[in-house]
Amino acid sequence: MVFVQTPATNACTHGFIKATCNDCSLKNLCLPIALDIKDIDRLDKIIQRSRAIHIGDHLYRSGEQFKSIYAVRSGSIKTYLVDDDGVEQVTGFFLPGEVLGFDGISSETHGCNVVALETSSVCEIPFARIEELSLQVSSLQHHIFHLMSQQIDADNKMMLTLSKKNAEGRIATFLVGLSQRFGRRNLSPNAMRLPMSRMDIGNYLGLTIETVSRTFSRLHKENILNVDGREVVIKDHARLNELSHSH
Amino acid sequence: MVFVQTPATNACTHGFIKATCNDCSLKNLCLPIALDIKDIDRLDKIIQRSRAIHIGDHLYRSGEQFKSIYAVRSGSIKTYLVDDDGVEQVTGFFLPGEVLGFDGISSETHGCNVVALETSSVCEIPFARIEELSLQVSSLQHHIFHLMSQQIDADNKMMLTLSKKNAEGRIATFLVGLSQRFGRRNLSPNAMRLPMSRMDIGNYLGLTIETVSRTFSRLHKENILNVDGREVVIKDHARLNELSHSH
DNA sequence: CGCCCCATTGAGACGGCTCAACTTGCGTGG
DNA sequence: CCACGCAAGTTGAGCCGTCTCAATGGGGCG
Repeated sequence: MVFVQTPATNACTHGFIKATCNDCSLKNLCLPIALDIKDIDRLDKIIQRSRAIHIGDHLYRSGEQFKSIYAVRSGSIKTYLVDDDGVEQVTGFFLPGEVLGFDGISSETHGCNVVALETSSVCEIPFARIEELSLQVSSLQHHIFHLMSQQIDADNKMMLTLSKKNAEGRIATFLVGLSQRFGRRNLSPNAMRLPMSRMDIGNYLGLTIETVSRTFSRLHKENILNVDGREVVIKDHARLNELSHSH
Repeated sequence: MVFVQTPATNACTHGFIKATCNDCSLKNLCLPIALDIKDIDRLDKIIQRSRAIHIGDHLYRSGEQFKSIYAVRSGSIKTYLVDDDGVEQVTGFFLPGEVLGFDGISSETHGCNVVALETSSVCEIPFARIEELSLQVSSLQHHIFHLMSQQIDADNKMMLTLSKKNAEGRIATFLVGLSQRFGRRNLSPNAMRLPMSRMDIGNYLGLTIETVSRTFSRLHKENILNVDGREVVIKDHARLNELSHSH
């Protein structure tokens, strides 16, 4: 998509190129308020633009050594963990501009699996280098804290969704959240193509695919959504918001 | 309980006093591998030993400005968040030696509420000071990352529990986890007094108090537990572990 | 002592799961 | 180019686990 750091035209440096960095999926990582041009340069130097990954490719798996965090540049990514007895739990979906991989710092090995839902590209950021640089650039340190805290907040909200909401509330909450994230990327918050299967949605929300399917159908019938496979159009944001609080 | 930093006999300094620091509830925060005596001293200086708090007292509430993180020294603490429509979700329980408050760094205001389940004491650690010191002490920075990552891992596991397990599996998982945390403090992992009500347990696990109660009764009947109000004795760890994977 | 909160236990209702059949879209190979 | 197989999604019927509602028991505190 937006290539931020080919050696020749290193983005995140100056003028119109900085504007490119602004549009870059990394903006949430490399654009913290106080990171000045020089520091952005230093950050750029430690970021590895990794190869594109294809649907089903794993960025890393549970048990592998923790080395890097990743920023999604294009495509979409799913994280999931596997219980001792093989039960899988999808723990998150990551879209362009979002940063993942903060699990596993504690145990030095990753606690979850990360797989591409479609052809995607990511920036790999070796965590040891981030830590070094964070010692010198306080705003970067703060931003990493910020991102991890965001993850914790999101996880807590997810706990509420799983613990307190019925199927309709979960699906509505899920769609409202996706819509907001699409909006943040300056895409339409109304019409979106879901990058994940019904299976993934159900797994994530603690529902069977049948219930997911039935709920989509009902919301369609009630003229809140248009659903055609993975294409979703939100026709009534207000009612969807209401439903996201049900039960 | 263990007072680590009265000005006169400042713990975490040397010799047998360092052993006190080792037993101190803060050990998980102030005992990272590489934090040498001098640095522990510097950490000690920014820690505020706050007053004791009593059952029902709030450490902070959702919406208040984010200022500090807290280490539990004695007692027990509950965190919960409140939805727009007033639905409460207990998001965690914190026991001596555990650190809380990593929510809300992102928004600068706390996202959840923190309340004492019994008379407790905590160490308050102003986050701005932690950030400053982390810039100078890399092992401290790493440890904060570590703690936050641990929280993320725990939250993800909780998502699996809420999403995939039935009542028995949730209760069993909950008890196994508590048992391990009691064990870590060198308390018996078999006999414990639950610091929280059935209401809190149910809310945390996405169950009604009736279901919690019934499940405890069943586990008692099956000779896996002895339950008498908040007193729980685990009689069959193996079977409890099995059950923690049910559904 | 008596009140109130918490916990326990029972009976019935209901939401989501299970099982099963059918549809649709897509890639593969004849 | 069509036939076929396979994966993903949709829809229906019946079942089961948990919730709801209600009554009762017990322990702590004023």
